[in-house]
Amino acid sequence: MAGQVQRQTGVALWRQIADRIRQAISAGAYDETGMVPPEMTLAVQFGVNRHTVRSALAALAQEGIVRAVQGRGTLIERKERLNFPISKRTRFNSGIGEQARETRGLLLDHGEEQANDEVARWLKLAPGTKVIRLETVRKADGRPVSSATSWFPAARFAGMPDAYETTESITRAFAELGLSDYIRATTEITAAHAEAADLSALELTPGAIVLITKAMNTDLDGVPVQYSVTRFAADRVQFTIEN
Amino acid sequence: MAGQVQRQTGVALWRQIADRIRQAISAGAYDETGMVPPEMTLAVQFGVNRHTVRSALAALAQEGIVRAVQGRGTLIERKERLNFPISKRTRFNSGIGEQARETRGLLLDHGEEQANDEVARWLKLAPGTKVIRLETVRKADGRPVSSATSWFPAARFAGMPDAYETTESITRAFAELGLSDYIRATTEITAAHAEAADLSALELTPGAIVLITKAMNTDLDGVPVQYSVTRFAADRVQFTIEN
DNA sequence: AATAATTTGTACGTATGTATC
DNA sequence: GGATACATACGTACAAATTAT
Repeated sequence: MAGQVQRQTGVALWRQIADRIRQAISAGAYDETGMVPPEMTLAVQFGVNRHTVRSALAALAQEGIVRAVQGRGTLIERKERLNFPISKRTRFNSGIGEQARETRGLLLDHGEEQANDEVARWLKLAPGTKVIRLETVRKADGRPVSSATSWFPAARFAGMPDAYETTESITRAFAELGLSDYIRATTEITAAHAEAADLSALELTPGAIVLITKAMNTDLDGVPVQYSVTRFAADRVQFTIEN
Repeated sequence: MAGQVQRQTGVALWRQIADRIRQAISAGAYDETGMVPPEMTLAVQFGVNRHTVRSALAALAQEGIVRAVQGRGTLIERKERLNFPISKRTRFNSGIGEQARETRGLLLDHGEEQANDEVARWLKLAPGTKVIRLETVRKADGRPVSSATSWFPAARFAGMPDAYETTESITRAFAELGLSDYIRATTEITAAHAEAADLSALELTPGAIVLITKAMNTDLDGVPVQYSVTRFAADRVQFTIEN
């Protein structure tokens, strides 16, 4: 874990250090012992006071990533980074597969509305066409992984909200509505700092990073059936593209 | 640009606001006027004092993204987000294509070394096999877009450093060394906060986000020819996967 | 079993940065 | 610009829990 922390930059040292330790845990740097190095060791390593390291570890403890035990050390509680394959057959549930014991898809909100320019362009509809909007959060083993807003052509998928709520899966909801198969046509990936809405939806701490995908699915004839903007907790996932 | 800023989180308000304005510029939110809204408007929007907005704009001016003119307002100087397609035929230069007037690839450092476990696994070599390492920075219109560390099997591509330095392109360097075509086999994408090395290499400010790809290219027979870890300035690029 | 060493937890004081008014 | 309040970071000291000798 090379590289020093930066002073007087608007980002507190304890937060920079927390981010670095979280990353190191995720990368398996402390797998041998299952614990973080002692506070004094980290303090020397980062060139800061022990209290600054303590602030960083307190933040990680708050996230449930580590647990400090007096006299023993700071144990690593959770260390996950789900791999999310992106391909023609991209599906959330089968993609996560055996990486989590349990996956859930929760419907937070839904509605029927008129497609704005962005949605219309992706779904290849005329602006103003009626679309169904779904707000969902997907969890793996109880931890939120992503929150998504999806749009579907209303004429074809009016029953989407009900179908999703009962099946907790886009794939199965499509099947219920008569679409047995679909294809991931395009995926756009960007990254940004978490916004207020992300913090609660994904149980993040401020300053965290979200990976944002904008994706379009089509049926087997190439007709768009879904456009989604999905926000992932960046320290819990990685994407893999296999060609 | 919805969502309030977060207080007492280890990230200064002025930095959060700078990040949000940078993002908004990148997304084209102020394209109509070519300027950022007045400081008081932004102050009300974010729910902070005008001085705090001024700190944020000063940081953006330092980056060369905006320029404040007394009596007129704060003009937008630069606004780019390069699209980077990822496919079987992923190549940096043709991928950027007409999005930039000029692209360059600079060789910072190189060497011959023994493959560590990670490199060996991706290149499907025995650990310890000799490999060529290249440290490069790629620029579009003078702005650094990505910094990469690449490894090549030394037995096959010993001339890589020289070939890259003269051609400034992996594709053309491969061609010089007798490999006329290659395929992007796998790409892994994650995101993290910029480290000290990123700040200088990519001309970033602390707290910025980097998108990290780990990618493997093969020849037409499926034999690995290159493994690269590339770090992109997240607010200057987006990835697109077309299936 | 007793003691020392290690490691986290708590407390107080000081200086500087951040943000408001 | 100046005054005020709070957050951040450092320094030091000692207490409490666990592990090593």
